[in-house]
Amino acid sequence: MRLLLIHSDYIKYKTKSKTKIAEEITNEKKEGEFKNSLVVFTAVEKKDEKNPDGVVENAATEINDIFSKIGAETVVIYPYAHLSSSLSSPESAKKILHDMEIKLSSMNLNVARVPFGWYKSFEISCKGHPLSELSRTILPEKTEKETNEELNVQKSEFHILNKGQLYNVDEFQYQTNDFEKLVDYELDRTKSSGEEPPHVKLMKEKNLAGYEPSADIGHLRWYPKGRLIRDLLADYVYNLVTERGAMPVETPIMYDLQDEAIRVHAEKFGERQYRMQTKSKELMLRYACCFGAFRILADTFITWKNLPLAIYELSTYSFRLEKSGEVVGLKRLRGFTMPDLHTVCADLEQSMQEFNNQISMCDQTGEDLQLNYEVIIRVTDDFFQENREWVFQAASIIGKPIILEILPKRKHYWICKMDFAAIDYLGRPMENPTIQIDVESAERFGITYIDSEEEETHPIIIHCSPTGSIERVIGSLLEKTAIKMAEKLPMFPVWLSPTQVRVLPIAERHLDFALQLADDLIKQNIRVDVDDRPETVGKKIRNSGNEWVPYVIVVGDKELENNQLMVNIRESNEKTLMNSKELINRVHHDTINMPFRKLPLSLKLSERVNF
RNA sequence: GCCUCAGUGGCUCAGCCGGUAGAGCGAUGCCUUGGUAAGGCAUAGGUCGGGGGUUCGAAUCCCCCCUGAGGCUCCA
Repeated sequence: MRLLLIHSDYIKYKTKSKTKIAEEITNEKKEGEFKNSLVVFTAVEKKDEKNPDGVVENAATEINDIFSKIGAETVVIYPYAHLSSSLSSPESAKKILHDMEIKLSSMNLNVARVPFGWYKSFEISCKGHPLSELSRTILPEKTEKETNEELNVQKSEFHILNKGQLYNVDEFQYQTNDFEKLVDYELDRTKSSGEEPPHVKLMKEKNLAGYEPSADIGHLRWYPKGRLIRDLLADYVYNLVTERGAMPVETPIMYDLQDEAIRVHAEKFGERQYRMQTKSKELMLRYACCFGAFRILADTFITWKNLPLAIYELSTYSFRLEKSGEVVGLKRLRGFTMPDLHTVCADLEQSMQEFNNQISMCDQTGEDLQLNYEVIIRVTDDFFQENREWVFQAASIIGKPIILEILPKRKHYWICKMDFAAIDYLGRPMENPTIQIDVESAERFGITYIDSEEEETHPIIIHCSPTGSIERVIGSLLEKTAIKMAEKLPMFPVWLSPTQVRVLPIAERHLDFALQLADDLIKQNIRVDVDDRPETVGKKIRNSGNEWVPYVIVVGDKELENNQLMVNIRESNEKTLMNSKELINRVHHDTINMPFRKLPLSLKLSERVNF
């Protein structure tokens, strides 16, 4: 429907002659005049016929909105076919215009309607203020907001699930602060304190990452130390999933919206995507690896013997056009890196088994990253009724109380989902790992496998991000240090610390010894550097503290003589005497089974650049 | 996206009822050659986020834009 709205001093019309499609009218409607009126020239279009009630509803809402702003006395609906080149049938148009009149009257507006299907003369005087001339295109679909409101009418139920028992969220005895905070957040009870999350300052201060004003909002630049941590985390997830049988792939970051499945999947995401137009195509930037993974799986010949089958990709990058006011630090970005695992399962039963395995995998990442996750399992009501025992069993793998959300109806593509969240300094969750059972996408993307009956069947697909986005992991680690700052010196886990061991020569004559020691440690796959700057020991100690270096060795005359090293251990804030062998063992013990990369910075601090 | 606040050397910030840009850290140079969280002295470094306006004169007042923070909203 097309509308042209004119706020007029007056409008006068007079019917001249009938057309074939004219409506029957009484004599008094043959002419008319309306003072101070909002004249709504209206053309009803073909596509309005699909949902006449919807278009009437949306048009009335829009007209009422404008009417209330300009202070006119009357709304005059004036049929005006010339606004559109794709008109509806005259019968539909009459009905819709008539319904609009009734709808607007029911909103307590003074409404008049000019007859349909007559040749008319008219005279109008436009007031000429900024809102006096407006045009609108009204679509029959419900607006996104209304759709959301409707869905939200049906509220989820929240329970606490602990040791096979359900508890009321208000009566449960909370043992930990973090868990209570997640419950508060889910129930919309979190009070905001108005502070900046500390990780934003820390990421800049520690030379990990910074904002890039010349890019779009929410795209970061990464300095060498930050890049190193990202790479280590990428290696970590790669090992984690490939050890469990997943096969790494890499897929494009942009997709053609002419592809039906991709378009439908993308439409669901609505406004929040980057789009670009080339000469011949409209492309979107991926917001996850799903597109590429699904296309690969759709083109792969799979049989029941191959299942479950998992492919893995680290999405550097995924793009989401988050609203500008929502983008913050490492927590919410427009360009981010997400490990994305897609597992094809034969049926629901297999997907639930696999889900169990992935719970353990996600739980493991909390341990390896030294992060505390609080957990929520979300299920549709249907799924819960049929798989109650399994849900309780899945919850028990976590080994502590979790939240259970039961959604009355399936809103999205998943029927069961588990989210793991670290709690930040301000008591708000940072969503990290997630697992979802997807029952929709296989069909939409044409993914099939041959089952044991030799039938082509659509599988169930599990989406899983074992750590959540790499940026959020780093953000969570920084938030954790801020929380613990009061009781403990802040630091990263040793395997993620850019410098693991720093050697501080006291005077120039100790430098060769320091370099030799560093070299020995480097050969043992330890990231070492040497603070060779002509500064006092006190200052070098202070600097190494600011850089959160886990082990700092001061070498002077004593060390040159007796081969014993005085090691400052950040973890315990103690000084301990040990030899280099013991130090190497200790670092190896700290980083056991974790990935290693060399330090991509110059060995001597005197040669380093400050970012 | 909306509302509120902010943007001054590489970093943290002062100056802001208009009158020639300041400090600390960092950097550089010299002195100090040292034992566990800032040794001393000196030097360099700023189109005061960008653009426009008011004014004899703008970091300071006004308008627009960009970037950031908080809140609202949102996160498939």
